[in-house]
Amino acid sequence: MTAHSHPQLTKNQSMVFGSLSEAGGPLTAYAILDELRDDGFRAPLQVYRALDKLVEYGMVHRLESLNAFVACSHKGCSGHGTAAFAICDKCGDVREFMPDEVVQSLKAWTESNGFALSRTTIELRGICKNCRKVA
Amino acid sequence: MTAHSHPQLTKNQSMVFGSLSEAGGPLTAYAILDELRDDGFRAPLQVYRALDKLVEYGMVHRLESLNAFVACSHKGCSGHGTAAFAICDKCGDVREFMPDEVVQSLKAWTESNGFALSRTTIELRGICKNCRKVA
DNA sequence: GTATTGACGTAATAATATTACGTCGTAAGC
DNA sequence: GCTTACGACGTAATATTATTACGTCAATAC
Repeated sequence: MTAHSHPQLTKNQSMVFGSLSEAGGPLTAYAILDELRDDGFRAPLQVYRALDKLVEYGMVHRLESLNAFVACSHKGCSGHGTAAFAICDKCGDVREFMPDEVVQSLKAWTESNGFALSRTTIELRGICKNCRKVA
Repeated sequence: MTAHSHPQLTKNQSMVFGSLSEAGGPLTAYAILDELRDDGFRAPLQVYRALDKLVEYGMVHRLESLNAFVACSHKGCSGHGTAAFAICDKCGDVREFMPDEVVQSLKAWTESNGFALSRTTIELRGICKNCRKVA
């Protein structure tokens, strides 16, 4: 497996990823569970296990400030670097972006402070352009 | 109240803030509750209500990736801008810093995308300098 | 063949957070 | 003074999110 291919997903992983992709936005683990009950899912752990793997593969991101998960918005969905999220508190829309400058700055901080970085969370909360117009 | 003074805290707010300050690191709401049982706290809501206010006042930060809270590490504890946190997964130490450059970059993104920013979460997970030495 | 590994199923439970409802004290308006 | 509004509080119940524990099964390594 190269940095830009996916591992073969298991049935459960595929279903969870499918659910998130179709949703086109963030879902909580329990929302996914509800979606997949008809497909035989019975317990939270089935969802959490699949999500763990999908996050590990970079295909799904966890939104810490929502306790929710979202399919990565990039085509290949795999192996790209740190992402940031702008989350609209009105419509719930989540926009993923890749703020290279930001990532570089944070990396500089970690290096000059001897911090071995493993994971970065960047989440912006506010009101999206569209909702501002409507208001 | 000016941008750099605190509001008068209520008894509960003082106790919660005291608990967090004394801890010198992040505590969950329930850990705070346990700390304060001897002082008459009985229910989670007492803690959550105090935390809400303390966060609003800028005296306490919520660490989304830990579901925990930490006293602001700045003296005045009030009214400063966005903070970032480097969280050591080994010793649990949390270091707060103010990455102006990062904040500026993110602000630029929000402005060019019409996003009305209200709250920013920046959390780095990894291993701190000290723990790397020990290992 | 048998030991190891990784995904899975199920149940139980832990940990985190909120809703609902009533009380009390204080300060504002009359 | 009275009373109305408000904000903090107390308590109970419940909702939501996440994990631990334990056993099964299939694929692969030895």
